[in-house]
Amino acid sequence: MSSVNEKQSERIPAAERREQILAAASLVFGERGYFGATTDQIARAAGISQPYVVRMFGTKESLFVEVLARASGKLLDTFALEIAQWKEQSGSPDRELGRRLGAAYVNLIEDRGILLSLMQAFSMGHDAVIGDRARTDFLKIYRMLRDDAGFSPEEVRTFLAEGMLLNTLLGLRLPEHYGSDEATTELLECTFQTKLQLVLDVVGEHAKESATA
Amino acid sequence: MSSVNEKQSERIPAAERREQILAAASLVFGERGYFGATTDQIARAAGISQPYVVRMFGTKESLFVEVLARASGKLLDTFALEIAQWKEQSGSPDRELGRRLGAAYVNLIEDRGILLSLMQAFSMGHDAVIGDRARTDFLKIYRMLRDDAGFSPEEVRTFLAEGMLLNTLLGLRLPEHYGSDEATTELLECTFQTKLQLVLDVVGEHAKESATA
DNA sequence: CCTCGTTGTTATTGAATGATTACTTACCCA
DNA sequence: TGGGTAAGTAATCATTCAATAACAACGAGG
Repeated sequence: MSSVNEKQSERIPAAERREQILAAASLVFGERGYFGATTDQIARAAGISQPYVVRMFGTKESLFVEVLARASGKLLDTFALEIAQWKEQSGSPDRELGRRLGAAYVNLIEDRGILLSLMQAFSMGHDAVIGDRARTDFLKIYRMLRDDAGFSPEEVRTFLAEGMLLNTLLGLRLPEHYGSDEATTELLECTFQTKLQLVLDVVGEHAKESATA
Repeated sequence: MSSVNEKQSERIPAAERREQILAAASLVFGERGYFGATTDQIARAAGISQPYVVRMFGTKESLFVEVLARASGKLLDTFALEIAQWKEQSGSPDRELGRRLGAAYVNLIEDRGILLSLMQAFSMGHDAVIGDRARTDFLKIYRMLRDDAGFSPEEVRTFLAEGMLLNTLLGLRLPEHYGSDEATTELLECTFQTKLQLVLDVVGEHAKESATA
């Protein structure tokens, strides 16, 4: 059932349990959105009871806020690392960094939930508290690409645009339908290119897990 | 309160009322998503009672399906018209059609709700019935751009990517924060370019309406 | 003028869900 | 070894929400 914690009924220090819940919540929030996800679904995915989820985070809203912070944190860390690596061996041309960051972005789908819960947050601008966090985090990404990676505003825009298309295809669960249709196949190959196999593998694992649920 | 129907208590033919509800539902679903929107909020926005909404569409789900069909239909119609116009005065270069379609896309935010409810649908791939419709409609757009507009797969990908970035910025409600921050301003100007004023005007109207709600 | 279909409402219900309370069970260490 | 604290659950509550039922008013046409 759970993709995070198969063995339950084990007593675990709060800090560790916290991370388990955040990981599970990322998946469930990413899958069904803030309103669509229930604290009970998250609890089951983490292998614990629903009241414990609520007591550890206070409210569903603050749990989502922490999920968002964790997801954008991981994304920013990933980019920062890639930029730092590129800078210290600064022989490569500018265009190379863009491809590196793009590849790093696609790699993030291995930790499923990160990209999808980010995308869910980006559609919650109407919400007073979540919307503020989402805008702030999105702008952090923008500034890192412009100031640290040295992209021009147009380059940042193009990069972000490709990322948002990627998120959309994931949100549509299009990779799960690879091969079922000529247009689907073409679009997926064109968008993911060399990373397509990784995406399909992750989808395949997910399908296996869902089957045992 | 409502932006669709100020005068209520008027008896209206079912077909017309239906369209009012769809327009109101587009706004509310676009604003809060499928799970976050309630049939009561939609009913209020349309100036009628909640049970009438349910009775006219059967279920909330089938209402959303119709909202999605209406939104993607309007988008496809808009593109088809633009392509037809471009073809009959086929003197312009290929690149010009891309800019025309992009402008047409941005113009759609005047009918607020269309782009946002589409985007909400695109994040519901997990849902058996809505996910199927969303994928089908997304692929219809892909095929129209490739087959009717004559784009290469890469051109379609780039075009769709810019559209998804646009949707994301709308979902974040970033235009409502134009000027509040250097990065926000730069990103919005870079993304919307000559269409920025239109976007800000629409946002301004929306703010006025919300204030009287 | 009466009646029947259309347009709509108020009242209500049953299920889902976030949150709270009160209770258990294991582990640590003095 | 025993008590206190950390980890966790079962039971339950209050609310929200989609859906249903029952009813009301309007109007066209015989």
